[in-house]
Amino acid sequence: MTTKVESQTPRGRGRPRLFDRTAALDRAMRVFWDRGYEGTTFDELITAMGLSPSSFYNAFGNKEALYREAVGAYLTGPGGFFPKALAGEGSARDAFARLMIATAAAYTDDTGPAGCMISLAGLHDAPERADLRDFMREVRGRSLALMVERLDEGVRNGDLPKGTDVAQIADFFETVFRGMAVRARDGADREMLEKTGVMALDAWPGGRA
Amino acid sequence: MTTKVESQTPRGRGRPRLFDRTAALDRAMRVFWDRGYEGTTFDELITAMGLSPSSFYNAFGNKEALYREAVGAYLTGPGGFFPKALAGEGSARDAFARLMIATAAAYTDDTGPAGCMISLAGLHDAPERADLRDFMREVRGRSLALMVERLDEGVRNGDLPKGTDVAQIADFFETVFRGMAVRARDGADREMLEKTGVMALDAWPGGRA
DNA sequence: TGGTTAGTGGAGCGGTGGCTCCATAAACAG
DNA sequence: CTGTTTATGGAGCCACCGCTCCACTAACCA
Repeated sequence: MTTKVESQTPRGRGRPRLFDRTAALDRAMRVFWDRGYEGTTFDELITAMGLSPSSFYNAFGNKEALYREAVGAYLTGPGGFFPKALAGEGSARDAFARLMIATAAAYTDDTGPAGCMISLAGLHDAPERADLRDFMREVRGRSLALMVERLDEGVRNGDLPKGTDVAQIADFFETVFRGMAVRARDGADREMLEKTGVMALDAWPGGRA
Repeated sequence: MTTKVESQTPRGRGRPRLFDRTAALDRAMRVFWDRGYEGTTFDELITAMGLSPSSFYNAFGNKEALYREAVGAYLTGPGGFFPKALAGEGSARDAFARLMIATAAAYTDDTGPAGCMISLAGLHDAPERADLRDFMREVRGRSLALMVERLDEGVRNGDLPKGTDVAQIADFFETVFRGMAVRARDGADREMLEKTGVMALDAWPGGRA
C-alpha cells in the first residue's frame, strides 16, 4: 500500500490523513441531501465517502455531527445562491425576482439531488431527534431573516412604502420556497418552478410590474 | 379475561375481533401523521393502537399496508377539508379563498399534529421505499387535479378568461399549500398561514379583489 | 357437540443500523 | 534511534426494528 497524503489541512503531529476531508464531506452532504438524515444509513455514508468506520469516527465524530457539518457545506456551496441572489443590485423587487429564478434553477440543477437540503429535513423525525429538528428549524429561519433584512433595506430605499409589513411578505415567500422544494422533489422541472415563482411575484405589495 | 366484542364490522365466522379496527387505524394515522413512515417504529404503532403484534398483523398485514390505509383515513378524515372547500358555492376565486382559510385552519388544528400528513411524506426515503414514495407523489397529485378541475369549471363559468393557463395556477397554489405544511411543522400559527394564503390570492390572474 | 375459522398474547428471531476496539502504520519531536 | 501522536483497516458488538410462530381462545355452522 502506498501512502499518499491528500489532506488539505496543514500537517500536524501524527499520521496524516489519507483522504481529502473536504471532498468526503461534500460526498456525504449529497447523500444526506438526497435521502435525509434518517434515510441515510451509516454504510451508505462511509461507502460514499470511501472511508472505514474508524476513519469516519476519527474525522467526523458521529453521524449527527457529520450531518450538521454537511448542512454547513450545503449552505456555503449549493445553497449559496440564496444570499447571493438577494444581495445583487436593483430594487427589493428585482432582488426577489432574481431569487425566484435562481431558486427554480438551483432546485432542479442536475448536478445534485432535486430540491433543497434544508427545506424538508427534520420534519418527520422521532422525538429523540428533537435536537436535529430544532437545528433545522433554526437554519430554515435564517433565510427568513435574510429576506426580512432585504425588505427592510427596500423600505429604507423607498422601494416599498414605510409601514410595509415586511414579516408578512417574507413569510409568504418563505412558504413559496419551501413549497417549491417539495414540488422539485416530486419531479417539477425548472420551467414549472419558474412560472410559480414569477406568479408569486404578482402578489408583491402594490400590484404587478 | 372477559371478552367484549367491540368490532364494528359485521360478524363473520371465527372469533370476533376484540378491538375497534377503525379506531385503531385512526390512532395509527395520527402517529404516522406526526412522525412519518420511517420515523414511526413498530412498537410505537402497536402501543398507540393497543394491539399485540399478532393482532396487528392479522388485522392490517404489515407496516406499509397500514400506512397506505392510514393515508386513506387521513384523506377522508382530517384531509377532507380540501375537496370540501373547493366544492362550495361562488366563483373559482371564492373557492380558492375558502381553501386558503380552511388550509390555514386545518394545518394548525390542535386536535392533530401540525401540518399535513400528505405534503411532506416520502420525500427523503431510502430507494427501497420507492413504491411508497411513488404512492405519496400520486396522492399529492390528486389535490393538483382537484384544483385544475375547479379552475376549468371557473373558465366554463366565466370566472376566468378562456385560454387561462389553469395548470400554472394550480401549480402555484399547490406549491403554496406544500409550503404552508412545512411552515406549520415549524410552528407557524394559523394567523400567519392565513396571511400567507390571502397574499397568495393577490397573485390571482387579472389582479386583486 | 364437534369441526372450522379467525383473533390473541407472548416469546423470540434474523437483519442491520450506528458504533467501538484494537493492532498496526506513519508522521512528528527530541 | 525512541517516544508520542494521530490515522487506518477490519472484526465485531449491542440494541432495536419489523416480523413470525405457536399454543390458546372464542365465535360460527352443522
